[in-house]
Amino acid sequence: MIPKRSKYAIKALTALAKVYRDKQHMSIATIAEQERIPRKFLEAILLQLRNEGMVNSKMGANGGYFLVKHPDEIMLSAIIRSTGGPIALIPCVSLNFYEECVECPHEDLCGLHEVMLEVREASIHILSKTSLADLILREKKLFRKSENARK
Amino acid sequence: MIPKRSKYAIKALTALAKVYRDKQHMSIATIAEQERIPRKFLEAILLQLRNEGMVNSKMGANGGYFLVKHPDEIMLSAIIRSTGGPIALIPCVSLNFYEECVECPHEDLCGLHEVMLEVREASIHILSKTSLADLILREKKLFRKSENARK
DNA sequence: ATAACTCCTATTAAAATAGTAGTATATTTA
DNA sequence: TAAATATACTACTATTTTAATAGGAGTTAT
Repeated sequence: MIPKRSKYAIKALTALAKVYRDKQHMSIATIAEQERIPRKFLEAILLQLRNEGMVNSKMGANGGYFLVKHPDEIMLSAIIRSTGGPIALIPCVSLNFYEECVECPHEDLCGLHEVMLEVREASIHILSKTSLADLILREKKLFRKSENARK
Repeated sequence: MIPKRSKYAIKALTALAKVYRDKQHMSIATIAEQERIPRKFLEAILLQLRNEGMVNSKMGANGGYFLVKHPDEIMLSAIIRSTGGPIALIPCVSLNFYEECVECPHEDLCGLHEVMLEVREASIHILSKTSLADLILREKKLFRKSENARK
């Protein structure tokens, strides 16, 4: 599982993506309320994302956060990584949280290692082809679908 | 990430699978030493797997654990589940650790939910088609490959 | 009988996670 | 320039989970 901070980050950045035009910004408080994320926690998350260069901010009254890149270019895998969420199921196949298996004499000869690599690749494949823009598009489609179903 | 207990369980059951013929058994101490798993920890894990019906045991001197089913029929997904390892990346798409999103008004309209479902399906697809027998086969292939590479 | 096992309950240490508090600093606007 | 509204930053805390250990009771082969 990825930590809540990763999920909150995705939600918050999606909110920013929805107002992305000419670097339009939104305050922490607004995002927190809209996405129902604890305000102070979100503050910490956005600060981190800013230091990673994923977003930028404007201080002072009428300030807030905004995306640096186009929503098309921000992939879920990048957000998860920036917020410390591991995608792999075990450390010996993780790109960002790699740890050697103490009990495994030869990683390259381990069948489990090989399978877990495949799982990681499958997950990363999906997460790194899905952008914030895709998420928004998906939501629109889901909404239309549910509208049609009600008729 | 799945907990270490899940990885240990897979390793231990693979060891049992390797001696699976006519319900051949192995003691905790032997498995622990061979797979380099802390003995007392492994004891707890195997006990749980036994209570889940995944293995059986024989008490007393010359006793030990043995598989109840053929290694072909024991899938990695089942082992991970039995040992409490979540496969999904977020709780709202987890089969065994499902939790509603507090911040999500309608799960069915959530784009992230949809993507994470796809990731879960991709992971489960691999993990539930891979058996202990497959793991052993993979290891044999990897070994042969490395032997050939050395020539 | 005794050595070699599993069974079972309880406990503990460490780490990770989620979230909070409070103050300093920057910016707009009236 | 003062007030209001934001972010920046540091530090802290509570809770939960994980990994692992301790120790004795019960079981069986020899």
